[in-house]
Amino acid sequence: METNILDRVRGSLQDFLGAKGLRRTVQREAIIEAAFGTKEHFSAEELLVMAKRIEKSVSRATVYRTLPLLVESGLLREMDLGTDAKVYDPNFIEHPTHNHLICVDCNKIIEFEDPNMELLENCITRRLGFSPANKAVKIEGHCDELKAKGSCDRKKMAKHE
Amino acid sequence: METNILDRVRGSLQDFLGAKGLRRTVQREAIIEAAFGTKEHFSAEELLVMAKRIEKSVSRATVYRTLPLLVESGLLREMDLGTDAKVYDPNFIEHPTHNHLICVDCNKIIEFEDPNMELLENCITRRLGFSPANKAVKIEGHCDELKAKGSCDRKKMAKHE
DNA sequence: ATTTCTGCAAACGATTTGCACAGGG
DNA sequence: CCCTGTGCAAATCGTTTGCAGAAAT
Repeated sequence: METNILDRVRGSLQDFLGAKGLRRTVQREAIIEAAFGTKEHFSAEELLVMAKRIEKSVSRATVYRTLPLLVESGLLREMDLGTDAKVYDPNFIEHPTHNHLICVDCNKIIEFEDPNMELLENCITRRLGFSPANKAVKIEGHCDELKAKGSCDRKKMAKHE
Repeated sequence: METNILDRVRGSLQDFLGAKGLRRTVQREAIIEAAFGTKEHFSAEELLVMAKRIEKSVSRATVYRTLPLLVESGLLREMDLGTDAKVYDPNFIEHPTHNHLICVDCNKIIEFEDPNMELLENCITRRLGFSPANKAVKIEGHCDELKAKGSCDRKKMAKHE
């Protein structure tokens, strides 16, 4: 049983806002509540919808203005998965080194962590004369189960397509 | 001394166009000539400029219509480096497994290959029940030389900023 | 009281698309 | 000749921004 994530986020954010001299507003609270109330990746538009459910007054502009703050503060990670819109991942607080495997067949995203990967990345980076900062591994693959059976669990659960 | 890349590309493309029942046009030729006449990454807009130098009649629309063909055919790789516009990398023909290290300080992009990385990616992917297709590693780091000396070779050579 | 935040709607920039004509097979 | 490819300009879509009023400190 671990500490409530939302609480931890709220704490970090308070520090962040404080350090930057930024103000606490109902809109920012709602956006944060929405962003870390899910484990799913989301787009700015999706976040807007989720935040609006918590606080009707949240506007698209505020979402777009708040997202960079959360990214800059390290709470949220911006990713580009090749889709039209940018995607945000709220799971980096809990799993700071996780990576992504994307199924080409069902578009599902599987998150994974691997200490060897982490180690190897650091080695390579240092060997090249750099100090590692952000690392992103994106692997695309075909689902073996789907290939074998013609369907897979993830496919069945898929929302779209 | 290896085979001329442009020739190889022209060959692959001929196959590709043929297989798809697509036609050979001066505009497509020029775009391909431009795309593989450089080792630098480029945006659609930059490719347009380069292609126009070869064949004035090339238009923006045709560039945008041709790029997906090249990506689909596996000749060109589309990457998202966090910039506004998508970036294309012509070096995957020669180095199919290369990855990218981006200097946070000078924005320079260093390409690197590593067999261990390749191996590890495949292991992880299989362990998760997938067959690896595309793999992209993007590492951001700080330049050690810059930190130590206040400047670095790449910084000096940088075009912008 | 002062300064930051906000929503709105207009602006923006990259990419896509409908159309009528050009040109490859 | 037929059908695909093209340039042009308008349309689209995600994201950003100027502004006047609202809210936080």
